Amino acid sequence: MTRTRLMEAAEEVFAEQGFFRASIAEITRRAGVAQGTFYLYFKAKEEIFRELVLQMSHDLRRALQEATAPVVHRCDAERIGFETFLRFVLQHRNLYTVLRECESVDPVLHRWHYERLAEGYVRGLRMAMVRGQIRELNPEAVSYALMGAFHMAGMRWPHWDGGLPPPEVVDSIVSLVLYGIHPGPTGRIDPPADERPLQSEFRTRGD
Amino acid sequence: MTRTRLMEAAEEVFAEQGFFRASIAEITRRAGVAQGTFYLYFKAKEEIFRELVLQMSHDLRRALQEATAPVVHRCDAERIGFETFLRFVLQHRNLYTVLRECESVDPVLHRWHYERLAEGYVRGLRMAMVRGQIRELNPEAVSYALMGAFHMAGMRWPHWDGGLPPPEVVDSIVSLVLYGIHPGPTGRIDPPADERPLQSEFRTRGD
Amino acid sequence: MTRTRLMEAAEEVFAEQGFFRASIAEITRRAGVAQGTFYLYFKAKEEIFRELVLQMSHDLRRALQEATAPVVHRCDAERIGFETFLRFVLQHRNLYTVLRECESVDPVLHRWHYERLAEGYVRGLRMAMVRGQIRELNPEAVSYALMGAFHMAGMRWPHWDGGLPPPEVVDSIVSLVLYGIHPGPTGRIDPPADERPLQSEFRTRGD
Amino acid sequence: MTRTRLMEAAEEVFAEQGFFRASIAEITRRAGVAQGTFYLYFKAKEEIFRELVLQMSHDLRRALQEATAPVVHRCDAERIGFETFLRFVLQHRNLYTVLRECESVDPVLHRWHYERLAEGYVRGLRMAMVRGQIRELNPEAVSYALMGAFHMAGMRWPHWDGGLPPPEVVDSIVSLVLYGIHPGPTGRIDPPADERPLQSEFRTRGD
DNA sequence: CATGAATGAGGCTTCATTCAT
DNA sequence: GATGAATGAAGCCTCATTCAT
Repeated sequence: MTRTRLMEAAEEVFAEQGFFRASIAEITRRAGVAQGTFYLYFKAKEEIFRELVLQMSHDLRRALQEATAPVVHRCDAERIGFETFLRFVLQHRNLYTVLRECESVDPVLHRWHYERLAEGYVRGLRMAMVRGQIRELNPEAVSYALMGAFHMAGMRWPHWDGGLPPPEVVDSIVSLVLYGIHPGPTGRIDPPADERPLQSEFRTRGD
Repeated sequence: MTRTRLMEAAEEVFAEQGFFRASIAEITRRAGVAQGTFYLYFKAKEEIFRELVLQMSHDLRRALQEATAPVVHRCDAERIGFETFLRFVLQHRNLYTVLRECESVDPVLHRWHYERLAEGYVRGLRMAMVRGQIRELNPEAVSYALMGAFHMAGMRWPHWDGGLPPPEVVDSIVSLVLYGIHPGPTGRIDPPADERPLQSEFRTRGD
Repeated sequence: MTRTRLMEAAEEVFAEQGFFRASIAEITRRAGVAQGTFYLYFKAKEEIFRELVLQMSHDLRRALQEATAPVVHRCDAERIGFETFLRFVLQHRNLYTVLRECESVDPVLHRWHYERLAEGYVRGLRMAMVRGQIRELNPEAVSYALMGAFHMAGMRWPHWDGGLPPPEVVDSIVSLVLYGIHPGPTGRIDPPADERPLQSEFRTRGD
Repeated sequence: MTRTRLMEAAEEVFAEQGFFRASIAEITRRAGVAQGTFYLYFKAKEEIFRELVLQMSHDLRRALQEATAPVVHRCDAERIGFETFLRFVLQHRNLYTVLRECESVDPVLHRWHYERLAEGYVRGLRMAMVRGQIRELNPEAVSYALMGAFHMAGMRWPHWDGGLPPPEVVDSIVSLVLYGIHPGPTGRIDPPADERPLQSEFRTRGD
C-alpha cells in the first residue's frame, strides 16, 4: 500500500521535475508519509527510478504484445502497434518521460529496454519475412528505424501536443511504413541512374 | 580563448557525467582556469549547457544542409542525410549525448531544436512533393518519423557500438525510407481486404 | 530467553561494528526478534551496552578471583592471573572489544570497571606485602602498572594475533613482573618448588 | 590557517564528544567557518581524525625520542621516558583521548601507532641488552608490557585525576620497572650516582 | 508478550555561486 | 581579466524510538 503510494508519487514527481531535480522529500510529501519511510521500501532514489522504468517497460511491451498478437498480417501489426504506442504514451505521459530520462540516469537499463523492445520487434519482422508479408531487409535495422519513427511521433504529438495526432498524420506515417516494408515487386526503389549524382560512401567503402 | 576552453571542457564533462552530475569545479579544472573565471563568461551552469546545445543544433543542421544542398533528387537527399547524420553522431558523440539530455534540462530548448530540424526537413519534403519526387504525405508526419528512424539508428550503432552501422543496415534503412516515400503508382500499400481483420480505430474514430 | 538472545546478538554486533556503527535493527535481526521487542527489555541502546560491560566486568573479575584464590604466593598469583586474563581475552574477544570501546560510550562505567579491578588487585598486593612476599610499593601504582602490562599483552597477542602469546613472551612478562615486585635484592624471585602448586600451562603445553 | 583552525577545533570536539558524537557542524562552528569549508581541507570526518592521530603519534614518539636520546643507561631511559609520557598526556589530554578512541574508528591506524611505538622501544631494549644494562628478555614482550604499564598510569593519573601522579606512585612504578629489567639477582638496580646525569624532576619538583 | 511499519530529527556531504584580492 | 577560498542551502540517507495491532 505505502509502497504503491510511493511509486505513484515518484512517477509524478519524476515526470514533473526530472530525476535529478526531484527530491525524496517531495516524493514522500506527496505520498503522505515521512521521509524515512521511503527507505523502508527502496534502498535509494535510483532504485525507485529503476523500478518505475522496469514497470513501464513491461507495461509497454505487454500492451504492444497484446494488441498485435491476434493480428495476421504484418501491415496490420504495424499500424496497430503504432496506434497502441500512441495511446500508451498518451495515457502514461509520466512514465514515458521517465523512460526517456533513463538514459541519463541509468544508461544500461535504458539500453536494456530498447534491446528488449527490439527483440520482440525483430521476431515479428522475421516471421513476416518468412511468410512473404514484407520484404527481406535487415530486421534489426528495420526495428530500430521503426521504433525511432514511432518514438518521435509519440514525442511530437501525445507528449508535446497532449493528444493523439490528427488522422492524416497517423495515416501518413502508417503509409510510409507500409510502403517501406511492402514486398511489392514492381515498385521502383532507386531513382534512375542519371538522377543519382552521389554514391553512398558506405556502400562503396564497406564493400 | 578562455571561453572556448570552457566550452570544450564543458562538452566533455557533460557528455561523460551528464548535466546534473557534472560540476563547475570539474569543468574549470579541465579548462585549466579558476572556478570564479567560469562566471566571467557564463551566468550559470544552465547557460553554458544551452550554448552547447545551440551550437550543436546549428552544427548538425548546417552539416545536413551542406550535405544535401547540391542533391537533386529527394531519394539521394535522404540517403545522404542519413549518412551525414551517422557520421556526425560518430564524430560528435559528446554533443549528441548533450542534446539528448537537454530534454531533462531545458525541455523548451530541446523542443526548439527538433522543431528547427523538422522545419528544414518539411521544406525539403514539400519541395520534393511539388516536383513529384515523392508521394503526397503529411510532411510534418514524415519528417518526425524519419528523424526518429535516423535518431534511433544513431543511438543503436554510432552511440552504442561506437562505429558506423554495417552496410546492410544502412541499405535496409535507406531502402525502407525510399520505398516509404517513393511515388511508385503501381505499388500496393494495403493488403487485400480479406487479410485485414482489424480496422484502425483512428480512422474510424477520428473521421 | 529473548533477553539473553538479545544480549548475545548485541555482544556480537557491538564487537564487530562498534557501539556507534551498530544498529538496533541489526541486533534484533540476529536475535531473530522484531525491532520493537528490543524496547521491551532495554530502555535504550546505551542500556544494553552497559549491561554487557557490567556482565563482562564481573565475569573477568570472577575468573581472576577464582583462578588466584587458592594460590598461596603472590608470584604465582601474578603468573596465573596473567594467564587467566590471556585466556579470558581469547575466549571473550567480543566482550573485550566492547569493554575497551566503553571509554567512548560511557566513561564513568569504564572508569568504574578499572577501579573495581584495581581494588581487588590492591587488596591482593597489600596482603602479599604484609606477608613479605613482595616489596613495599604503592599498591595502587603497582596495580595500574600491571593491569596495563597485561592489558597491552592481551591486545598484542590474543586480540591482534588471535592466539596466546608464544611461551617466551609469557615467560618474559611474568619474569619482568616477578623481578619487579620481588622483595629486595637478595629476595628469591621464584618461590621454591614446593610452594608452586600450579605450573604454567603455557610452558607445559607450548613446549 | 583555516586548516589549522579546523584541526584545533576538531581536536577539541573529538576529545569532548568522541568521534561519533562529534559533528562537522560543531567543528566548523568552533573553527568559525562555514560547514562547506571543512570539505575544502578534508575529504571526510574520518580524514581529519586520522590526521589528528597521525600528528599525535608523531608528536609523542618525537617527545620520547628527544627525551631519551641523550640518556646513557636504560634505567634512566625508562624513568625519563615514563615521566615524559606522563607530561605529554597531561599537556595533550585531547589528543590522548583521540588516540585511544582510534581503536573504534580506525583499528588499522591504531595498531600502526602501537607497532611504531613498540618498534622504537624494542630497538632501545635490544641495545641495552647487548650492553648488559638489562636482562635478556623477549624485547617485544617487554615493550608491550611497559607501554601498557605507562599507558594505564597515564589514564589513571593525568587523564582521570588531571595531574601528575604523586611522587611515590612514579617511584613505585619506576622501581617496579627497573627491578623488572635489571640484569640478574646480583645486578645493581640503580646505577651508581655518577652514571645518573639526569635527576627525576618529579622527585625534585614534587617534594 | 511480540510485532514491524512508521517516524522525523539529525548527520554528512556536495556544489553553484560570490567576492575580496 | 583572473583567482580560489569561502559560503550556505539543500539533498540523501540512517537509525533510535514509538505505537497501533
